[in-house]
This record gives sequence, C-alpha cells and structure tokens, in this order.
Amino acid sequence: MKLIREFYARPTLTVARDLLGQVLVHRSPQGTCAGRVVETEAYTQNDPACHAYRGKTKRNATMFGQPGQSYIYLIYGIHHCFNVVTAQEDVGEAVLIRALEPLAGVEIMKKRRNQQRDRLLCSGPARLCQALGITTALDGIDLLGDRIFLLSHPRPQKIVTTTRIGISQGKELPYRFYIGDSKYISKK
DNA sequence: CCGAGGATCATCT
DNA sequence: GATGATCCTCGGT
Repeated sequence: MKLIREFYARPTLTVARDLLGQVLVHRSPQGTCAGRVVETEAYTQNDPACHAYRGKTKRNATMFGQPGQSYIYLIYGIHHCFNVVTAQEDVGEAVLIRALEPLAGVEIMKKRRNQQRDRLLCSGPARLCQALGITTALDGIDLLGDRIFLLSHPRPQKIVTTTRIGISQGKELPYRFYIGDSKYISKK
C-alpha cells in the first residue's frame, strides 16, 4: 500500500524514523526501480544545516510545499539529493533519503551507475538518485502520484540514531537514523 | 584500509 | 565570488 498524506504530515523526526523499511519506487520510461529505505536524515526549521533555515529561496521553495512532495536539489554541481517534505505546508522541513537496499530494477540501476556491486548501488544520497534516475526535473513532484512513491512495509527492529554526515553546522544534533543490521548504509 | 584532492555549477551573498 | 545534506580516483600503508 502507498503511504498516504497523513504519514508525511507528522513531526519530521518521527517521519524520518518511520521511513526506515519503507520501499521507494520510481517508474521511469527505462523501467521501474525500487529499494528499501535503510538510512535517513531529518532537517528541521530551527536547524542551521537545513536549507530552509534562512527562509524561502528559489532553490528550497518546494521544501515549503505540501507534506508528501519531493524536494530535490543539485549539490557540488554534479550530484542530486532526494528529500521528502514533512510536517506542514510552509514550515520548510524534510527528510533526506541517504541509502536504499536495492530490490527491483537492479540491472537498470547497475547500468545507470556503471557499477556492478549491489553494495554500492544505492548507498549514498547521490548514488541512489543516480541509480533510480532521479533528477531536479522531479523537484516538487507529489509522492502520492504514480511516478515516484513509497510503499508501506513493516517497521524494522534495530534502529540506530546518530549525528548527520557531511554538514558543517548542526553537527551535534542526533537527526540521522539507520537500520542497524543493514549492510547498505552509506557510512558507519 | 585510509586520506587527500578534484570535479562542476546553480544558487546565494 | 564562494560554497556545498557528495562521489570517485589515486597513492600510501
């Protein structure tokens, strides 16, 4: 079953934890790819690492959209990152999907990434975007539609909480979550 | 295994 | 004009 609006319209830290174990699906012209979410990070309104921290801009505008929409941006001029908008409209909070366990469309993903090993296919926010064929062309898309969506699955048992990766501010906040026994985490 | 360095560009100051 | 929610390659150990 597809996750509904009410799932996303809850506190961001709750959504970040509850997204673990759910399955992200992208249906593209090249085929359908899917993976189980094994690592997430929360970005909240009073958090200096959050793109929405200094208010609405052209780049982060979709972060202020309805919960259940995507927020996708380009980083380092090369890589894409995929987020799920959470909480309420106009608040500017989101969850970054940092790693997936590949489930379907694996051959398509390997081709897109020029990477044969399952272990490195979707283990990293930019890697999973490349594998699934997600770009900023899909920024702001509604995840309740049929192009990209999340399917409801049982919650995993072992959830680990740590600080986030790759940021310079808000380093001390325990906003990163991952499935403890997954081998598809981006980093220990 | 590990750390350093470079790629590359839209957005923001 | 500087920067970044990253990744890959390369060289040393």
